Amino acid sequence: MKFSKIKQHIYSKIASGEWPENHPVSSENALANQFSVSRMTARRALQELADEGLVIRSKGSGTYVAPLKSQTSFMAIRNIADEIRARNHDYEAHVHTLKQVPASLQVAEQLGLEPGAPVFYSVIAHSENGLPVQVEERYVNPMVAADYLRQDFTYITPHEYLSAVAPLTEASHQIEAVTPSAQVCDWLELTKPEPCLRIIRRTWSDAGVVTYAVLTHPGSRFVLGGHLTFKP
Amino acid sequence: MKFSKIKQHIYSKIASGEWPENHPVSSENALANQFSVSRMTARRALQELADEGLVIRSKGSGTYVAPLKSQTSFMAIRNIADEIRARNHDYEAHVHTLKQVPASLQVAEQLGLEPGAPVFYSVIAHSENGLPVQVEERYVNPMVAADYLRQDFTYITPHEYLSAVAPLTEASHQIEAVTPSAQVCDWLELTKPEPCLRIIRRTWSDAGVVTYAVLTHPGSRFVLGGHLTFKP
DNA sequence: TAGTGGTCTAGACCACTTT
DNA sequence: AAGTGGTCTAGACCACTAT
Repeated sequence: MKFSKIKQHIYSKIASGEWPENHPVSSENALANQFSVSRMTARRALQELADEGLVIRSKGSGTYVAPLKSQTSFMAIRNIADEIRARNHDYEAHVHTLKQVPASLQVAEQLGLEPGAPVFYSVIAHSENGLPVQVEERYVNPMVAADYLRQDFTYITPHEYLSAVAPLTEASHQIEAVTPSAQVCDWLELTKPEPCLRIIRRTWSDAGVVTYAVLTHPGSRFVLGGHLTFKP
Repeated sequence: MKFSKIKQHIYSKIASGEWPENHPVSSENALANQFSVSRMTARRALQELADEGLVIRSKGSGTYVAPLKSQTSFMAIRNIADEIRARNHDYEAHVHTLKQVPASLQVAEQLGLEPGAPVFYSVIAHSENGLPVQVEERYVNPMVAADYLRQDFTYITPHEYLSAVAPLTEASHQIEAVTPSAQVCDWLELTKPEPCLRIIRRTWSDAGVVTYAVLTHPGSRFVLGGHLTFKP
C-alpha cells in the first residue's frame, strides 16, 4: 500500500523525535512528489494520521505534528504530571521504590515472561498541591527499557520515559473500586482507608508488553472524566 | 457537502430502525447513481460511517449496518443487559422507582431545566445471576421522552428506550470510587458498605440534554475494561 | 461471472492562510 | 499571489465474494 508507506515515514519522524510537537509536516503536494504518487494518495496518508490524532491539519496553513496531549481522546494514556500542571497546581513525585525484583507468577503472566525472571519495579506517589492523588506501582519489561532503573522519576514520569524508549502501540485498562491495603494507605497518606479507584494498565510496543501498572487514586481526591461525541 | 448528505441519508435509515442490524446498505455504485456523485464521493460517506462504527464493510460482499454492540469502542455507552447476556448469564431488572419528581437544583442544572420543573426519575437495579451488579438512578428530560413513565423497564433498559426515541449525539462520563449510601446498599443488597464504582453519565441528543444518570457498581462484583490500539 | 469494496491516478475548483 | 488543505470527478485495476 502506497499510502501506508507514507504514514510509516511520517510516523517514524514523529516517534524518533526528529519532528517534535507543532513541527510542520510535508504538504500533500510535496509528499506526492517525493513518493511519486497522486495527491489523493498522499492526502489519504495525512488524513488518516489526522484521524488518529498524530497530526493537526489546518486549511490554508498546513499540517503539523499534534501536541502530545491531544493525541488520544477518551480515557487516553494520560500523563498525571501534565494533568496536574494543566490545572496550574503544584506537581511533585515521591519515588518510594525503584529496583529490580524477580517476577511473581502474576507479574510474569502479565508481562509475558517466565516467573522469577528479573523485572524492574517502581513505586511512585504523585502529589497535587502536596497531597498524593495517585500511587503508581509499575512493573517494566527489562528487554524494552534497559535503563529504567537509572532514570530520575522526580523529573520525568515513567510513562513519559517509556513512551520515549518504546512508542506504545496498544493499551488495555481495567477500572475498579477497592479498599486500599495498609501499604497503599501509607503511600497515599490516608489516615484511614477510603474507597479508591484502581486502574490497571498494560501497554504494548512493537517489541511486546512494555509495562504493567497499578494506579490507585483516593476516591475523595480523584474523578476520572471523559467525553464522547457521535458525529453522524 | 455531498458526502455528508449521503451520510445523513444512511444515518436516518439506521436511526429510524428502517435498516436494522446487519441490514445491507446500498453499494458505492448504487449511492453514486442515486445521488449523482462520483463513486469516490459515495465511497467517502460509507468509509466515514465505517470509521464511526455504524456500518461494517466487507470486501466482495457489501456494506451492512453494524451490530449495535460494536458501535462504540472504549468505555462506550454500554447496555448492561446485553453485556450480562453476552456472558451467558441471567439478567434481571428490578424497578424500584419510576415517577415524576420536581427537579432539584443539581438535577435542573445537569438537565438544563429550571429548578422545580417536572422531570422523570427511575431507580432500577440490574442483576447478574440474581446478584445486583448495578443500580441505576436516572433523571430524564420529559421534553425528549414524554412516554418514559409508561415503559416496562424489566423488558427494555432505559438506555435502549432513550436511544430509540432520541438518538444520542454526545455523552460525558465521570468515574469515581465512593462509599455507598445506606439506600444504595439496600438496592445493591449489600449487607455492609464496600467501595463502589460510580459512573455519572450525561447524554445529549439533537434536542438537548436527554438524561443524567448515576450508575453505582459494587467494587467486588464489577470491573470496567477497555482496550486501545494505536495503529501507526 | 457479475458485483463489491480497496487502491490509485491526474486532473479540477474552492476557501483559506501566509507573505 | 502562491501555497495549503477540502472537496469532487471520471476513469482504472485489483482481490474478493456470491451465484
